[in-house]
Amino acid sequence: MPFKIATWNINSVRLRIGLVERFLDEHQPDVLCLQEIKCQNDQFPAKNFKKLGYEHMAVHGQKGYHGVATVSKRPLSESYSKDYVAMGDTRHISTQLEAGGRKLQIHNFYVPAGGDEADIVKNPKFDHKLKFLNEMLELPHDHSGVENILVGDLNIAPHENDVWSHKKLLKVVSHTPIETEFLDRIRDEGGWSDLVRQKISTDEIIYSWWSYRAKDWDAADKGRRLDHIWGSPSLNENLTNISILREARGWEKPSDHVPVIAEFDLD
DNA sequence: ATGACGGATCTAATCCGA
Repeated sequence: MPFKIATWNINSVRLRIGLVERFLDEHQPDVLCLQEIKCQNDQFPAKNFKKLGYEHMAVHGQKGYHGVATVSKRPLSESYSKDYVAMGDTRHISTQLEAGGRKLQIHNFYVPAGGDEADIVKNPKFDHKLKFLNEMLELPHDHSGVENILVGDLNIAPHENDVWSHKKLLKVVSHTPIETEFLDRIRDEGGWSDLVRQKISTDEIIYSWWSYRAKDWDAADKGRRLDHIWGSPSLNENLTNISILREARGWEKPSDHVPVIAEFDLD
């Protein structure tokens, strides 16, 4: 049976609920993982999702900033959040569901951006980011018939072809060697497969984020691949398609991130 | 090197994003 999951940093779910509805209507993922919902749990537009058949949701939000939510057509169970770096902010939610007789644990992450300077002494935000990544090394491995999917805005573009200029971004937070090597470690030591790069070769340049500050984001095309979908290696053979919805960056009042979508054929 | 834009918030000016 087909199973489709999408991740999207929406940059305010209340402001962009219309875009979310359009996306769900046109693409019909089974599960949508949102980051930067920028609202408290009771402000989350649950009715809009229910109306479109997304009756199951796990929301972990706070006032004004951050916040993650996972919405689903299928029942969600065992929802929990881990308070990374004990900051009391809302950057992770984990849910479990069944599809095609498989149990899937879905980790939805919003990794800290890390501020301007790649220096843990001068810049506490960078220190926070590295501590957050350090705790991500402890993510659960496969156990007792549960397969894992990790999605979200990881705020790191790990590969040379995940940024518009490898050279120019080597000192820019999101693409510094300390970050990209850290992300590689989390992926490799955690036994994760980068599902997006399973389908799209590292020879190909791909982005999921373009700054609001460019005059013409499309023409300048100075993007970065900050949004990721990882999975247990056992899911590799079931992965049928990956898409990055570049066109969504051109929608009216867009998020600066676009949806990244993985499709599976689960037995 | 800087600043460009755009969000939320005790709606004005400030903090934040990456």
